[in-house]
Amino acid sequence: MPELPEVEATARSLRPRLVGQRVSRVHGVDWPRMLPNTSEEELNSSLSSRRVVSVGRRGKYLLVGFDDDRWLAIHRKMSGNLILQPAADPTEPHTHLSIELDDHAELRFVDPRKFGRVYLFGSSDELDDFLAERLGPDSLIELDEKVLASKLRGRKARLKPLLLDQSFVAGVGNLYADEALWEARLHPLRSADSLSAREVRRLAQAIKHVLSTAIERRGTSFSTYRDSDGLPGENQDFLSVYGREGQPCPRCGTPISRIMIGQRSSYFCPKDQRAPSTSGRGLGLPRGAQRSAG
DNA sequence: ACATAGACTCGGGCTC
DNA sequence: ATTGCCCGAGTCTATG
Repeated sequence: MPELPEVEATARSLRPRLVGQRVSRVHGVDWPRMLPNTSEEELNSSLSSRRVVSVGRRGKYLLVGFDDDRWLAIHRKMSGNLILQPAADPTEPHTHLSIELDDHAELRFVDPRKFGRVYLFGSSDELDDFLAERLGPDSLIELDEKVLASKLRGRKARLKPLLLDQSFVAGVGNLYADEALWEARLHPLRSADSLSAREVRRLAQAIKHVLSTAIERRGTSFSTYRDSDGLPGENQDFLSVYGREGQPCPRCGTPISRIMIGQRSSYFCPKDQRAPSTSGRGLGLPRGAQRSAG
């Protein structure tokens, strides 16, 4: 269930082993719905004998570039893993696509829940159009205090669902949203345009810090996530709030709370992340009528 | 007063 | 049950 750090960790582990390799064949598609804009036949005919020239990432998409400017964009959604192993090794269950390389390694897309998707594009322009209509600024490389402030301005939505909206900022998911809001000491239900300049700066810095630290630990592995070498990450040992309901806040010792926001669990420290006023919005009260709580 | 558009929330669905 | 995300329906708000 990768978010940005898990995709970035996978890209980094794949890059030195994929770049320079030629595709010998594409096979093993057993679930055509995972290829919304292509087919096994088209992948095989267009990628065979093409050389990989880049392995990158944008938001939660892994991007593989080939020497004729064709591109693959792979989204793992909830349960997808990309594993690189010898083509002679047995394929594990739930493998839905295999890309064989001329060094006899094979890149395999393994996805028990079949939510993951693989897209093929004929040029970087097509790829850029696809990404541009889905993704906001990349939360690791394009997000800073100014960008975040302009994105938040005029938005009434609650912070947590906004951070999960990939067209708002790309790459943050449920786990890292909670970790970043905790680090910035902001309640997930705060309305976006209620943040002070100082709070916006804290949030921008917290997002980048949480993501880059997790990348150094090769991502967070709960049950299924593995990098392309089959190794789990280590960040699960360093989480502050996610999945830690009732356990002490690392900063103040207060038990961590869990609430549901938009059908997703949200974990936070009820003392450090102060709840917004409940009278602030949508109840017809005049501005300034909110309880001033310090 | 009323219509409309856009922002926003919620629930279901995908799949095992 | 879950680290994702799409879609449709309904609500709310600002605007003319």
